[in-house]
Parts: sequence; structure tokens; C-alpha cells
Amino acid sequence: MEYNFREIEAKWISFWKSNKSYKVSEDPSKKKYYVLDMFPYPSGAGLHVGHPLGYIASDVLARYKKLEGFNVLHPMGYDSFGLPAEQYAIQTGQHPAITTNKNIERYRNQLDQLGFCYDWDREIRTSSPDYYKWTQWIFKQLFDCYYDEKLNKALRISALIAEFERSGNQDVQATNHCELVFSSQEWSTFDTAKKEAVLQQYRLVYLADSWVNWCPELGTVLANDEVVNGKSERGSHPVMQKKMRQWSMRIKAYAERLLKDLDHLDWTDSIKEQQRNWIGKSVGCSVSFEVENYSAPIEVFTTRPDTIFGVSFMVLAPEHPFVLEITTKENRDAVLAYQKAASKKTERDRQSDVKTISGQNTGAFVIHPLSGEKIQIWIADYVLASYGTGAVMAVPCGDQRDFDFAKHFDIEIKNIFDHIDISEQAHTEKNGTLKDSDFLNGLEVAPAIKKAIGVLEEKSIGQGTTNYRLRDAVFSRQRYWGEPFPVYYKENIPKTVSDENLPIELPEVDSYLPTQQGEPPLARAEKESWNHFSGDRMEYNTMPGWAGSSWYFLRYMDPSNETEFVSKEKSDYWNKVDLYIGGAEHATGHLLYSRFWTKFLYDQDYISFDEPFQKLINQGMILGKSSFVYRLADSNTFVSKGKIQGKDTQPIHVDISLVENNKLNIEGFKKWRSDYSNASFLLEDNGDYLCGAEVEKMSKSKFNVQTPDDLIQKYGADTLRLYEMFLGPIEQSKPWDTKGISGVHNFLRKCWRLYCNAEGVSILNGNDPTKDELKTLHKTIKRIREDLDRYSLNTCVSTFMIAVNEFTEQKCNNRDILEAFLILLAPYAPHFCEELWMKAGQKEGSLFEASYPIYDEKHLVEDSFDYPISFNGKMRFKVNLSLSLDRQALQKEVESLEQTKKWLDGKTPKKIIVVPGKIVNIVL
RNA sequence: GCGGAUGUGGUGAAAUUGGUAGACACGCUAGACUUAGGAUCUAGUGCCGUGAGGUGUGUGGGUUCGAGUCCCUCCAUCCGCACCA
Repeated sequence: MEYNFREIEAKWISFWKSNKSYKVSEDPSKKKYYVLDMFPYPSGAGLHVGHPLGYIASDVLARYKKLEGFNVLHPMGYDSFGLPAEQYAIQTGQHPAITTNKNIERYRNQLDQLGFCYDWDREIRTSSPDYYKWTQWIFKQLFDCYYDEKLNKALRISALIAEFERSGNQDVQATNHCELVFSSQEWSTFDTAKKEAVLQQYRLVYLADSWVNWCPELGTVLANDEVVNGKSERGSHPVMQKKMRQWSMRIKAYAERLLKDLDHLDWTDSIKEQQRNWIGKSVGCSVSFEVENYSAPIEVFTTRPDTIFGVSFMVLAPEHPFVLEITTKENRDAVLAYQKAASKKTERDRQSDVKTISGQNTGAFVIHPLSGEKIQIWIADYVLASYGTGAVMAVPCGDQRDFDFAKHFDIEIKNIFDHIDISEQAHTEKNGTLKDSDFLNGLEVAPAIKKAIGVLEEKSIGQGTTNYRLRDAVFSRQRYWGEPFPVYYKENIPKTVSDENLPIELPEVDSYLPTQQGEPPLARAEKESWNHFSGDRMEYNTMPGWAGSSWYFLRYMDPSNETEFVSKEKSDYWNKVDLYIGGAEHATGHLLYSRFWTKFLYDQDYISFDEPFQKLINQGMILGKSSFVYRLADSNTFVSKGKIQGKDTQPIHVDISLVENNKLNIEGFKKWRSDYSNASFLLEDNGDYLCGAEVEKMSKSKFNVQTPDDLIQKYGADTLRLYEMFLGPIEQSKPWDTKGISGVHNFLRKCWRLYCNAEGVSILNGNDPTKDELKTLHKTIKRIREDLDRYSLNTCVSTFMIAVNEFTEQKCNNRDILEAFLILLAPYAPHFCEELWMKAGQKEGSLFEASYPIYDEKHLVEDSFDYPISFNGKMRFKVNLSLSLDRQALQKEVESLEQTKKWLDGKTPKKIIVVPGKIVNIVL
């Protein structure tokens, strides 16, 4: 009987299922290993061949660790809240939960076919109330905490209230956005609403009027990482800035720790760098400038306090709160007009408009705190309200934008750099000696910065500070299909629902659209539709997509705990994720938010580790090959690729199932869509229609999606698993191409023949293994172990192939050898190996109860070696010599060879390098 | 502009500490078997050259007995960030 993968795979999948082979529990006697995949959003399109790449890799490593004796946690679940199901609900009226469940079912079927060793008893779904109960609970903890900058950790808000009662907020060092300074006495006079308003400015999750990314098309706000080039990440709709009352997460409080702790993670430099970039730390100094005829000073942040004597003007962001108050009468209209124009610009406009210089003089002045000079105040949209203080001291001689601005508006440019010409451009490098700068004269940049900060602090004009680009993350969405907040309002004061009333379940609504008044869909729910209702109303927003995914790796440890989000005992045992595999696109979203939540939960002692993912591998994207047909403009005629020259044609994506080797199946194409049924074609001379091709991301809309299903049908899951690993290094992106899959399939068939005869009966024998057989086996063990330990999954497949080629040549049917080999191969081809393991006579259960073979060096000891003999570093011939020879003996031996004499060609070698066991190099 | 990554046959790729470049596979060529083949087997296959041989890891340089690997320069592609004060 030939290798019948369909029968075998079905058999073992059901065996594993009915025996619960992959169920795991905490076992203190074993070392744990936690392998995690980024869980998928179950989309309607199902899995394509790109998804399993990471899943196969993690499955191989999970099975390997299991065979090595680790207690392996390898779970899977679904990130099941999300926009597509909701969009579909809006169109059809079907509840998103129904769509979601259907999609999950399809995903599960596809995952099952691939033979993964997930413990499905641990499955989680972020949209299930059992799960989001705890997402809501974590929200409550964040709400109930603030960040103490002295202890550098999150503390309970009750401690802060006690502090306020004791001595007001003057000496409180906590991350906040509170501008009010109050004493304990003043605090005691505040009413409940005022107190809560102040507390909101300290809580780790807070409600605030802030500038948010509003996406009118999606009808919701978006976090910064969800906006790409001024458009929404999902759907690519325009995004604008809008001031709205929204929930935000005070991730800023953790900026320094999120930055510092990156150093200890085994992640790629690229991802770490992206996070560093996103956090954007800059060290500098805040300086306050008194405004002429105005009570409050303007604060600026600068990284170059050394250039303070080069300040020629001041620029405020158009949104800066002082603008209108300080603007002179004469400038008022122009300023208003400028503000209006700026507010209309989307973030994208502002970005694409970098070259145009614009601004408006307010007519007001600040007083230079050191020189006493009067300095004009401008507004300009190159200054961002959300970074630093929303105001800059402009130093045109040292900053190119300030320089350009000054030139454009004809403002004086002071040169404070000695012997440096600034007539053409600013001197932006951090070097040079200062002049015309009072006490800084003659100093270089670094000491000048230090001295400037010192003097500014001494005079109470400024203070050394650190700024982060990282902004607090907007946490509410005006959407239906997300976690409801455990929040209600009483007299407009937000309050959290008590624990025993959690979860707040999603109420039924009559439509998934916003209300007439523009309120989120949840505002449609009747009071009775809520499973719990308090106060005047419940919160109408829902949580963003990243809420559920920020802590899911913890829930897998204890998925059905009804009293805690995870028990301390279990999280202590499983600890952080040892190996996390997923796409690099989550660099500044999920991977940052998860770290933030983990640190918070650590601060509150709910878990005992402060980073979620120790080792991260970013699998590359598998790209699709799209095919194109070319339609003649304004017609229903399609021109073959070879004939489009000089014609006005438009490329149109065509379903890749209608194309083979770039040749279009014309009949199929006509049937594909009704408007093509009477299309006409301009063909190649041989009568074929040739399509164009391009490598692109796989997507439904490009008709280039390859599902694993067909391939599993044709070759089996084991072949697909091996093939996806064989394609190349896991981190690398590559176009999908099934060309090579037959090679991998043939390998399995060839391997099968080592174990069974044509009738499918085992042909293994119990003889003593030969020296050669042992050598092949142990060489293979060594290589596979080393490769798996460095996550080099592609090279293992070649190693298996080499081993099978050698065993075949050796006519090896040895039981000990081939059984050991099965264990090596099993992580890659589990069904195949289980079957042969059973056929070999191992009746007792699964191969995965076995233990991984141990490499024994003694089988690899050689007594001779094919020495490459090179001349001037170029290999010329090889000679087999004993490894027992030392340097001198080797050299003598080589010198006496006929071939050596030939290549020497009568010359005397200058030098002979002899590396025993490696090489001989003769220098002429 | 800044930062990160990657450049090796017709293709996917290998080469862990500097030591035989192209393992393993696909494809291709020739042959065997076959009614036929998109099945199987055998041999060949970096490029130039009939050959001896030459040449070859994006470019140019350097270190070294020896460089795909280390250092410098430039180029190309991909990804991220970008008026960040």
C-alpha cells in the first residue's frame, strides 16, 4: 500500500481528539514552555496559505519541546471583536455574533486539518462574555489606579485621595494632565463632580476632551497606530482631528519602562527600534517666557537650551489655548482665519504639505527671560499642539524649519555660532562654539546645555525635563461590536459597575448604526436590554480592538476561572510566553499595549513578571501572485499581454483559479462574471490569452488568495507543513508558489518506503545497526537539534531529505535507527510519523509520549578527512588523509603529492598553512 | 531626511565560530521504462570556454595565508518613522 495521506491524517486527527492528546495542566515536576501564536481575527475569507506559516512553525517547536520533556502550553483562540463582522451586520442586519461564530467554525475546521497540537480546552474568544468580563475587570483596575513617579509604579487611587486630603497636590509626583494646583483645604471644598474631574486627570484610564483621530467613514475614533499616512488602517478612509470626550489610557506613564525594558527582550532590532521610535524620548529643558501684558507665561520645550540666546521669535501651535487671549486687535481676524484653516486640515494634509511655509503673527510679545528682549509671537501649524507644550522657541540659526520660517517672513536671524556661516542654511549639527550668548560664550554644545539648564533652574525660569512622543491611547470606539465599558453615568459623573455585576453584556439594538443624534449604536439599547443598568445611563462607547488582545496570553493559563482573570498560582507556573510568533505589523499596537498592561498588572501584584513575550519571531508575509487581464478603454474587449503595446488598456485583477502558467481559461473567464459573458478577446498569435502577473499582498479583492484546503486535498497536511517550512527562513517574506511542493511530497513517499513494503507491512528488522547507519542518524540528530534551537526551521527539512537519501542508499531497514528518525521528523509530519510508529509495532499510544533521541558524538568520529588543498586560497584538489596526522606530517604528505607538484609548477611555496581537520593552503 | 532589514544560479534557498560557495529541492537537458504521461528511475545542470582553464556571492576598496562571512564606500529593494522643537 502506498502512502495514503488522506486516510492517515483523518485517523490521527480523530485519535488525538478522542484521546485528548494535547491537553496540558500545570505539572511542577516538569519545566514549562509556553509557545504562542498571535491569535487570528476570524474573517469571512477563512485562512489563506500565509496564516499557517507561523502556526506551523510554532507547532513544530511546541512538539519538539514536548518530546524534549517540557510541559508545553500551546493554545489557540480568536480575536473575535472587529469591524468586518459589524460592517456586515450593518448591511444585512445579521447580528455580528452570528457571523463571527460562523467564521470561527470555518477557521477551526481549517486549523484542525493542519494537525496542530493545540489544547483546545483552553480556547478563548475575546467576544465571549466569560472573557470580556475580565477585560472589563482590568479596565476597572486601571480606572482605580494612578502612576506614582517616585515609586515608579501604579498605585491605587485611594492612596492619591488620601494624599490630596493630607496636603493637596503640590508635592504629588504622579503622571497627570492636571493644571490645577490645590491645597488639602481647597480639595475638601471641591464637590463630588469637581473631585472626580481632578481624579480623572490622574487615573490610568480617564475620560477627557482630547484631540482624537476621527474617521467619519467608519464613524469612530482611532488610536494613533490605527492611522497610517493620515488614513484609517482598516479601509483606508480619511481621518481628521477632532476634539471629543473620550476614554484614554495613560500609557505615557509607562513610557520610560517600556523603553528601558526593551533591552532585555529577544526581539528583532527592527521591532525594538520601531517601539523606541514610537516612544520617542527626548531629553531637554522646559523654559518659561513671560508674555507682555498677560498674566500667564508660555512654556516651551527645547532639546537645545544652549541656543537660548539665538531665539528670534516664538511659535505656538494654532490650537494653543493662549492664542486668542494674547492676540492683538489688529491681528485677530487673520489669526482666526489661520486657526480655522489649520483645523480643517487633516493630518494627511499637514503631512503632505511640508514644503509650504505658513504662519501668522499674533502681534503679541514674550520677554526673553535672560536678555529681556521683546520677541514676537507667531502661530504656525508646523508646531503640534500634542507634542511637548505646543510651543517652541524658534532658533533659526540652529534649526532648519525655524530658519526657513524666518527667511519666509523676514524675521531677524541671529548667529550665535562662532565661525560658522549660516547665510544659506541653519547649523543643525550638535557641534560648534557659542558666541553672543552671555555666560555661554566660548562653550561647546554639551557643556553649554548643562550650564544653560543649571542657570535656568537656578533662576526658576526653566527645568531639565524629558519628553516623549508617545501619546496616551484613545480607548473608546463609537461602535457596536466591542467590549462594553463597565461604566455608568450619574449626573454626568462616570462610575464603574461593581464586580458582582460584571460582565456588562452587549445589549440588543435595533440597528448597528449611530443614532440620529450621532451617538454610538449602544445608545439605541432600551434600558431593559442591558443585563445591568445603573445611574442615568450606561456608557455608549465600546472598547477598541486591542483591549481583548492586550492580556489574552494570560487567560490561556486559566481559561475558565470564574473568580479571577488568572490565578496567581497558574500564572506563576506558566510565567511569560517563551516564544511568540506573529506578524511584524503589530509593532506599535498590540505589542506595546500588551507590554503596558502586563507592567500594570505586575505593579498591582496580580502577576509576577513585567514583560509578556520574551522571545518574538516575526514571520514573513506570504505574498500572492495576482493575475491581470487588460481591458481596452471603454469596451468589453480584452487584450492579451503580448498585444497591449500602444493600446489604451486598463489592467483588471482576474481570479487566479482561471489562470494557469499565465494562460487565461477564456471560457471560465466568461462565466466568472455576467458582464464578461459576451466579452471579446484579442489573442496572441498562437490563440492563447496571456495574463500579466504581479506579486502583491494576498487579499480577497485581488482574487489571488490561495487557501490551504486544496493543497491538503492534493498532498496532505504533512506535506503542506513540510513545504511551508522548506520555503525559507520563517522571518522572510516570499511569494507563494506551489512549484516545489511535489519535491517535499516525494520525500515523504520515499521515506515511507524505508518502513513499509508495497502491501503496507513493516519491513523493519532488529539487526545491529551498521556504522554508516548510526553515522547518518547521529549526524541528523545533531543538526536538527542545533537548527531547531536557533529556530532555523527550513534547514531541518533539507537535513531530513539528506538522511532519507542516505538511508535509502544504505538500504537501511533497521528498527532502532528508523524509529529514532521518526521522532526527529514527527514535529514536522506528525500524522505520517504516528502511523509509521504504530506500524513499526509501537502499539501503545502516541509517538509523542516518546523522548527525543540523544546525539552521541562517538558515531561521528572519523579517522580520515578529504582535505581540500588550495593554492593562494583557491581549492585545487582534494586528498584523503588520516586525521591522526599532525601539522608537520600533513604538510609533508601534501608536499609529496604529484598534484601538488603540478600546481607548484616548479615554484617554491612562500608559506604553507595547515589547519588539521580543515584545510591546507599553499601560498605561492 | 532619519532608523531598521535584505541583496548568492533560471527559481526557493544553504554555507552556526573567517577555511571546499551553490547543500537540499524546484525547473531544465539527455536517456531508460511506459499505449500515454503532469508517474518512476539514471545521468547532467552557476557563468564563459570544445578543452586545459578562467571566472563567480549587488558595486568599488581594505584587512587576512584565506572573505558570502570582518571593516569602509557606493547602489538597489523592502519596511518603519517623519515639520518631534
